[in-house]
Amino acid sequence: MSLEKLFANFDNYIPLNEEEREDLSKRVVERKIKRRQFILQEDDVCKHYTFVAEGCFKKFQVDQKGTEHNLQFIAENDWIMEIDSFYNEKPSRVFIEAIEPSVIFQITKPDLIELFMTNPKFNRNFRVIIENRFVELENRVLQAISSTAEERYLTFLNQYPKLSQRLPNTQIASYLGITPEFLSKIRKEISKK
Amino acid sequence: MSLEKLFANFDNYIPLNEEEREDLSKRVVERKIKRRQFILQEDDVCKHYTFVAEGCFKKFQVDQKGTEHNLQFIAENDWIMEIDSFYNEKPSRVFIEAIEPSVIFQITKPDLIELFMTNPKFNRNFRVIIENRFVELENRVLQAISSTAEERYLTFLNQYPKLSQRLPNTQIASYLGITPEFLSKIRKEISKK
DNA sequence: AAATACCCTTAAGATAGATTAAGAGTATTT
DNA sequence: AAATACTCTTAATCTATCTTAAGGGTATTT
Repeated sequence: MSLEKLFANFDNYIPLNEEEREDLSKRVVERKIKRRQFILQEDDVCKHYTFVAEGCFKKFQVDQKGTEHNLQFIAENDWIMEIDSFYNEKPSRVFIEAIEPSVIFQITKPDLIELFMTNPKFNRNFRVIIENRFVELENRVLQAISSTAEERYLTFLNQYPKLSQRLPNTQIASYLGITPEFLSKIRKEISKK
Repeated sequence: MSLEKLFANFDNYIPLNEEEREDLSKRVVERKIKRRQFILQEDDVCKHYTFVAEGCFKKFQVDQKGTEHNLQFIAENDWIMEIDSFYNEKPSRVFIEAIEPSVIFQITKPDLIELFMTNPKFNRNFRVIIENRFVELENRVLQAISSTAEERYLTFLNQYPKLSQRLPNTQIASYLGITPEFLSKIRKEISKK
């Protein structure tokens, strides 16, 4: 069952005991999400911390010209949050949309705070979740300021081998900050070698 | 006195009462840092969370060619950490170096954990510190994948008006991910308008 | 099964940004 | 005060990446 995936995810950090699993399961809501369905839209306040049990989402921002820019892909066994909006109740600047049919577990802010209060282990676990994403983001900034598009693409393939097979190249190009045409050219170059 | 700046920094989050200030002051160490002095070098483990009371630092990574890439500037009233290295005791991939003579306060991991344990307010405050940096990082990734160098430069000027006057353009160029020559060209374009 | 939307590739021409080199102007060090 | 090391700028040339346009291939929807 999907809840098991949520529990198992914490085994990567500090595993939960039976009681803690109970606490958590009482506070999360399972949802099935269709392809192309949004779980967060621009200007809405992000009300949930979300765990992806199955499927895949993209988090993106839309510029003045209407072009989408993918900030992140989130597949099964990973967490999505729009931190600024969630904690500070600001309108979100991003959209979060399902790329595949998905199953998620969501927890609201009051419930999360409750967990933090009653048990420091949750505090610690959720801190580690943020830290991991933090490290990922710093790596991305470094790549952005120091590498060519080809290097960034190879890093992406290396870092997300499964994801890169599930995603259309248009989406990957948006994530890398290049046009699909240029990604196509890069792929051709690589295949020559 | 400099310690006051540290206390005042928490007023931006959840202010500390007298007792908490005591707790904190017993666990931080004040250091004076000279220009060009490093407080973290590549391959060392980051042992401290650092608050900058005066001065300015740069956090950068060096690539295979020996080129420096600035990930972040940290000036007075801000926090520096190399999260992955600090929490997971991994060797750091970055250097942190003073650009100006500086005064800092440092806290070790055991002391920080102690604070987290004894008082949830610290937990909360340090989580917010990370969140703020997190938002900054996401904005930078977005800019990197969606904006031209000129747009990124204008955003930088706008976001860090004081910093941009204290830093040499070579350092700003490294932060933006462009060459100093190209930054010079951009500045010329802007001044024409 | 046809229609529609989406996706991938190619190529020509345009623009953003890098590289190299050189010179003048400021700080810093001796 | 001279010497040295940075910093900023300019310009020419080169390379990375974008834009536009077009065609063929796959999914999805009707």
